[in-house]
Amino acid sequence: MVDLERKIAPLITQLSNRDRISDEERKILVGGFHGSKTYTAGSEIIFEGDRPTMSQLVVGGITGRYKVLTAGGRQITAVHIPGDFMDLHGFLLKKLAHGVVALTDCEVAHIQHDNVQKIIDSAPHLGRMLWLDTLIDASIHREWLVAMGRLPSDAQLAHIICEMFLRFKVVGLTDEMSFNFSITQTTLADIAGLSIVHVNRSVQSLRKSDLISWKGATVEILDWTRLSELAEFDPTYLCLSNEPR
Amino acid sequence: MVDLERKIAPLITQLSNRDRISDEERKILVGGFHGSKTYTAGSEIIFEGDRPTMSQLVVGGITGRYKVLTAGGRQITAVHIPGDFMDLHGFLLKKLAHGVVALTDCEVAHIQHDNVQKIIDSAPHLGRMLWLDTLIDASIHREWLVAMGRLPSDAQLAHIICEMFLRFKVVGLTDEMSFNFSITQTTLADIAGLSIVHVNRSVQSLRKSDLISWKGATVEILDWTRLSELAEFDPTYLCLSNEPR
DNA sequence: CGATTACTTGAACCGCTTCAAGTATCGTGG
DNA sequence: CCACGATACTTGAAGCGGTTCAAGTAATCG
Repeated sequence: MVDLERKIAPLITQLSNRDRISDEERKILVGGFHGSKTYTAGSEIIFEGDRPTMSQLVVGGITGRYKVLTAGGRQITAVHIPGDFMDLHGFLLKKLAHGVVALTDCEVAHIQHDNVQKIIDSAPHLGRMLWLDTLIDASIHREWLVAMGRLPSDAQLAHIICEMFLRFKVVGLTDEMSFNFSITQTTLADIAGLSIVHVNRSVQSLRKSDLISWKGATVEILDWTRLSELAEFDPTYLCLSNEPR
Repeated sequence: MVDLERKIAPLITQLSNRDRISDEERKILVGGFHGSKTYTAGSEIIFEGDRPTMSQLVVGGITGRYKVLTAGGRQITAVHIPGDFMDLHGFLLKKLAHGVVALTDCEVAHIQHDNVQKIIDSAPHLGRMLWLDTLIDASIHREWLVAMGRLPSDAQLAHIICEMFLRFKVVGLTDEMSFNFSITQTTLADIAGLSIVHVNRSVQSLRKSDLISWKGATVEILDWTRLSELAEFDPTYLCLSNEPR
């Protein structure tokens, strides 16, 4: 499965960014996966209330964890890019409280929970790295709570852009200071917990301040210093240091 | 250490609520702890940027994970009650992005990271239960994001009350439909990401609707059905089912 | 080229914040 | 046991940030 190995590469890259992953570990991890599937933008990958027997890894495109409310509003609680698990927590939580939707056309690889267990048993350090993966997920949630609760809308969007830039950079999907972030402003509104109209105005405010350019799917950061200051962005929470864990 | 065993009891209760914990496992877990410490309300237990070599468990009182912003605002991202770890994620994240403060007078027990590792090695199922503990923490974050992003303020507060009631109930700290929740409205505002004034008015709105009574430290839920409907509260995310994990 | 989707703009409105004051409540010392 | 200070809670009023409604314009795609 040379093909699958290539698809899993972003995950290996992410883990290698946080601690050394041996060749042996890489082989064990790749061996746990057993196929992939593609989805078109807008399609449901996981439904609220599902009890999956496998976990799914984004290998291309962008997906989002979300919940819909009775009034019709949607809140996205996580954005997954290549190398991110969308439901590794399902391994132990069993029943999922949120759904996952394809925010762009995307491709997803599968790993059975049985295989996750085997990996933990046979390669304890790799098991810890999978735990770490879910801890970073949680760490991002916490930072979103801070940004959502206490930052004005333009700073909140700036925070999202700073974070996504660094996360894309880790998996080698940035080009200088720009990256391909092909989500609509409607989706961005559901991430930020704001209205579409206000997201539009806030993005324009960032543009007018010469902090970013956002044309079509391409986001370019024009002034990282001022953008990250506005967002009060401290990348500690992304856990980007390489050390024994 | 009969005393320490008694103090760890809420943690055992929490875990036992999600899966069977054997006597052997209980002994191993208790044996990992090595002492406790008390804090007065308002004192810092963990500082942002710390690199702890142990994790801390609340055994009495309430603590809160938080971050302070330059404008002076504070956002609380998690509330910990007896039986909750406040920084088990520090075991693998190493550097903590948020501080932890005592929201009431409280007592905390300590477990060295070395001992966490020993527990995982010697009792794999117990190790998974610790992982699960951090996954539930993350699951709560996600639900807070939804409530914060898409619910009006009274419904958001209702959601917090529903959640706290069930979490207190799990560790046996409820009495009929009421529980001791001795936090100030200022703290509640920092949890909800709202202003103190508006929290006050929203609490009064819940009172006027005969959904709750909140006198001093005692919160009583007068109408669970209507309160949980207002909050769109679905307890799935608290992972309260007992099953093999 | 026409239909659909995404983005943009204006204007009225409302939920929440801020400022400012006043009233309970609680702990503590005289 | 009361006086007093501190803290928590409550209320009113003005203002602002963000929403909603309603169009209109620009992309995108068959």
